[in-house]
Amino acid sequence: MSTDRYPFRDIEAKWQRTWEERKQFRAIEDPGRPKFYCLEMFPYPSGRIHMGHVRVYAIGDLLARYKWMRGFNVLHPMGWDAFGLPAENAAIEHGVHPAIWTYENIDYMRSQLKKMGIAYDWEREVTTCDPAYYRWEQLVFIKMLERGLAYRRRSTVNWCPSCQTVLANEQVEAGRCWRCDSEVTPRDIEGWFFKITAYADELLAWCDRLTGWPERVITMQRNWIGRSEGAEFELPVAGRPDLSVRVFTTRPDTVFGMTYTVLAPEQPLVDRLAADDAERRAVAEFRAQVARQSEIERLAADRPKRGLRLRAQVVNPFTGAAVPLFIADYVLMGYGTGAIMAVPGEDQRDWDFARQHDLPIVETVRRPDGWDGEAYAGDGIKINSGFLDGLTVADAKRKAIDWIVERGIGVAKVNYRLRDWGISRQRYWGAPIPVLYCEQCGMLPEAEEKLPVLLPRDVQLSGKGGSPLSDVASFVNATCPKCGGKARRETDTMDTFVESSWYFLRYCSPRYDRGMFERTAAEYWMPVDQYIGGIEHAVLHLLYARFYTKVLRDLGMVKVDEPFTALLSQGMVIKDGAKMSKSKGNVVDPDELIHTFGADTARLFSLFAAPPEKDLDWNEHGVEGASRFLNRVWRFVLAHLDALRAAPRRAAPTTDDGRAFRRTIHETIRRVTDDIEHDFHFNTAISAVMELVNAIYAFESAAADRMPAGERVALLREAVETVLLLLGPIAPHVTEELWSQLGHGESLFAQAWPTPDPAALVRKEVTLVVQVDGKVRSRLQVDVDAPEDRIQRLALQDDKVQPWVRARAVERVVVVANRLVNIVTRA
RNA sequence: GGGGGCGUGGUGGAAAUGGCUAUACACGGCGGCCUCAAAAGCCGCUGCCCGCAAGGGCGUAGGGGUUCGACUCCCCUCGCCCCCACCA
Repeated sequence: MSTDRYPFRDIEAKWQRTWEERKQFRAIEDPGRPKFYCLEMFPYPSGRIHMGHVRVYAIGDLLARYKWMRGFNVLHPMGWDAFGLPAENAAIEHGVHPAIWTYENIDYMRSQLKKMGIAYDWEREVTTCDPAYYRWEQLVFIKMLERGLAYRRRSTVNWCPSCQTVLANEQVEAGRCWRCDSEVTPRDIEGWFFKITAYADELLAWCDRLTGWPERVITMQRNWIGRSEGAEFELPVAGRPDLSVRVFTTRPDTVFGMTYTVLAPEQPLVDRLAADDAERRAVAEFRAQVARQSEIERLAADRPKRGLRLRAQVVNPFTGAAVPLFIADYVLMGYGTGAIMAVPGEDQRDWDFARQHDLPIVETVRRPDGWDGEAYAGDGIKINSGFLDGLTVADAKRKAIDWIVERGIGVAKVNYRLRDWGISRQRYWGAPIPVLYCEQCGMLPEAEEKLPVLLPRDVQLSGKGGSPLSDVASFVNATCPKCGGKARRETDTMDTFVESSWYFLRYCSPRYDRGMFERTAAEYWMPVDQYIGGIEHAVLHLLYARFYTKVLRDLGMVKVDEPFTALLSQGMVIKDGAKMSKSKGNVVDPDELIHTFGADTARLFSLFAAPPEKDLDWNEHGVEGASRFLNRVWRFVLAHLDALRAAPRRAAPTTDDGRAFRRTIHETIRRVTDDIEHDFHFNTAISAVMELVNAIYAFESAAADRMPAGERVALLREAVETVLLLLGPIAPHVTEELWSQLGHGESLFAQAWPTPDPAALVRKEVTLVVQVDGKVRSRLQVDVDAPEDRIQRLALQDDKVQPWVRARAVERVVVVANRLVNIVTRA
């Protein structure tokens, strides 16, 4: 451990105080200046910040400060995603009210972020559990209800037995709860949904236009929406003119290969198809059996498929043949029509089931030569398919759909994997859903002038059985806004992902009290120019926020189609090969880190150790290296402070060494700027600054007797100030302090970002690599843009090249301007 | 099963568009200076093999290809990671 560190604690406290007093990072709308909205995903106030937060906020702050220096009017706000289950669980465990727990956590975490020196406009802080915040989403809920975009229905939902609440599809990961990892069970329940499927097409289409997003996030959203094209049509039930089974298929071309049909066990039609009491009993038992298997079991694709054959049969409309009808656990009620035509020849699942139940298999696509697989899902020529024979799969699909449509038995159909967003939560700490149930008038929204529907303070939290709000009589008992009679309030609360679907809009005018946000402010700041957050939200928050923004647009509230122009998905923070977590005991505490090394070092290391999109391997030695580097900068400036202060700010070197050094300075500016602008590779930007600092040390010790003292010190000043400017957004406190010590009255962050001086970058000579047959044999100093024939001659005459070409015939010479010469020989 | 990505020293990672001696920068290691000693700092060396050296050969998971030239492009194999998943 070093004993000789620069006084980072004093410096950091001083500049944090100064910036706050100056209100330096306040954002004010100014239509005369280009804006830049820089946003990091806001945190859940869990108690303390962790290293993942340090990383994401260091990235965001770098970009925000950089854009300030580039002359943008920057909005860089922070807030709290303050509703959610941990607050409620803490209340159950420790008897603290969720509000108290949450606000205490916010206070502590705010102080932590302030100690990091992140340049937020704290006057725009937003807290989502504040009624002044959630009242507006209650208003939008009512508007969505009016338009059918919010609706209530009974359905089978994902139930987390540990969290005692419903989860949206997006919140279930491989059959487990995204938050607590408990196994999710199906449950039949009434609840509220947002009709995100109405936007499936648009959400998908816009994926192509989100060019500032990482490809992998776009791919994940596309897959999640899961569009598939096909046909939906009726299969008459044999001998039952009143009944038919409607099926969806993406392969209408394979209909001649349908050898049986399957319904999901829960399909309502099954009840009407059962022939007698005995069959009804068998169905009931089968359903019970399926219901008993957990979600995890159901997801194991390789387990045997269970089925029950009904006595009814359906008729293949293409062939007129009757085929058997099953209910089976491999068909899902939630997708398509909950019924399929089974084509074992071309679908592996159907093939497996057919083999297990001894059903015939018909091939309708000619197999490629050498094919020895089971079901064949590839392209080919149709066979055994009546009027489709000889066509390609694609042509046969079209023709089969035409046939279906002409006969009026079905339609071409697009299905999505995306399901409506279930937003009901049977928990306390969330925004109340502003709906009432009147004994006379039925379900209806709360009157707009009565909003917000306040979350009551006094509530008993046990963590067991039903919505806690249903026990609060003063909340539940209300009067009907229509008839004034007795009414009961909805006791479910909204999914907390609803709050995070619009907080970026609230930041535009956080204290506005006549609406969700002030229109002019939102029009100025939106969309978010750069959004930064973890990949774990690729299909959760990021999809919901896109949907919600489109809803607000269609309600006439915003003009933008998409909320986030560019997205940076940062990787996780890893230590000893595993994600940092309390259970693994590999957590690094940011408080401790900042206390020992300072915020600047913490920030520098998290930006230097890996490019932002990759996982970052935490390494104590690496942190010390970052600290060492800042000390090295500090020491140099202080050691030469008087001379530097007295020197001119810009150097005009007259010596070769001086010009070379100045070129290094300006090449560093170019490299750092490119790294930030081009692909956010801050790690290489930092390494370029490190190289410049190394060059400064080398120059200082070597240049003394090679040039006039005035030239030397002017160059050093230009170099040092360039380092401070380039390093400012990364390590703001120490650079601001040194900047001020150099005699500047104005903040470093009020300076313009440096631009390379073209004159300094000019080279008279370049070094060419000389290769013989692709192997480097020599180097050549030549004038820039020397004529090719001269380069060829010099290369061939070179002493080191000669032995390699003497015994061989030169076949050709490749000259790449200002790069290399390659002499190609023949034996 | 479907989709996406990755594989470079002892370690984290460089090399945008194929070419400015592959491994910058940092960590770790080794050596030196400073010191009574240490810490801190400063200066060197640090892919592998052969060689006293000059120098040469090999080297970006493995194999093949395209090219004057491949970490980079194409094909195959192996390994790892992420997302989705009986979605018909």
